[in-house]
Amino acid sequence: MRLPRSFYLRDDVVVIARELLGKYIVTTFDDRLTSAIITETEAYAGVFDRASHAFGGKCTPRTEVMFRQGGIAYIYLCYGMHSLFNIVTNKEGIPHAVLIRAIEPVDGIDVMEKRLGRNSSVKNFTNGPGKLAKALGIHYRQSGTDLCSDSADRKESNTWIEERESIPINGQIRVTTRIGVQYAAEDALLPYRFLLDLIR
DNA sequence: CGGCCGATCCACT
DNA sequence: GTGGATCGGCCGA
Repeated sequence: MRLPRSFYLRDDVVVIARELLGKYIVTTFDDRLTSAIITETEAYAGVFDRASHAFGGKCTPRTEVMFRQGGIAYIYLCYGMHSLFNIVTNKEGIPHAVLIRAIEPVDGIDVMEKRLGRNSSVKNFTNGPGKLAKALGIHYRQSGTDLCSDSADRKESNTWIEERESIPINGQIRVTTRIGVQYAAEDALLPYRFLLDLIR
């Protein structure tokens, strides 16, 4: 079941970040379907969050995507070489987003191996936001892609989030501060990072 | 228009 | 544990 727009339009981006754990991210680039369980997320809470690209209402050609209606992808280039995949949430005008930081591959693992140039048996195969985007065939050119359109629309999206059967979980969801946001002063201390331990 | 640097990753030590 | 890769976005002039 592909998640509907209403899932993303809700007000609390922190709740949405937590709820995205255990959901499946699916892409269909290169005529190959790849899917994976989301196991790590971070919430970025818009204009009042010093760690957000939209802090203070900063709206540029890059960050403008975050100000649109929830349920689309905000993807940007980091360190000149990594595409980082975020999901925009909340209503138009409120630039909330959730960064996906780790996934557990499910479908199309051979394609992911080809894209990453390594075997999936290695530890940390798709942890880290840059690697997982590459594994899924995601590129920052695709920023703004809708995650909710389906075959009833003119153009079906090639990236979406869906819910499947319940996942075996190891213990509780872990909550920590976000990675790499020390510049964000007191907001760097917010408990906005969520991690899921899968039983494997 | 120049220059700095980032929500990273990997190889190498 | 560290540094190199590699480049668009953003700011200040």
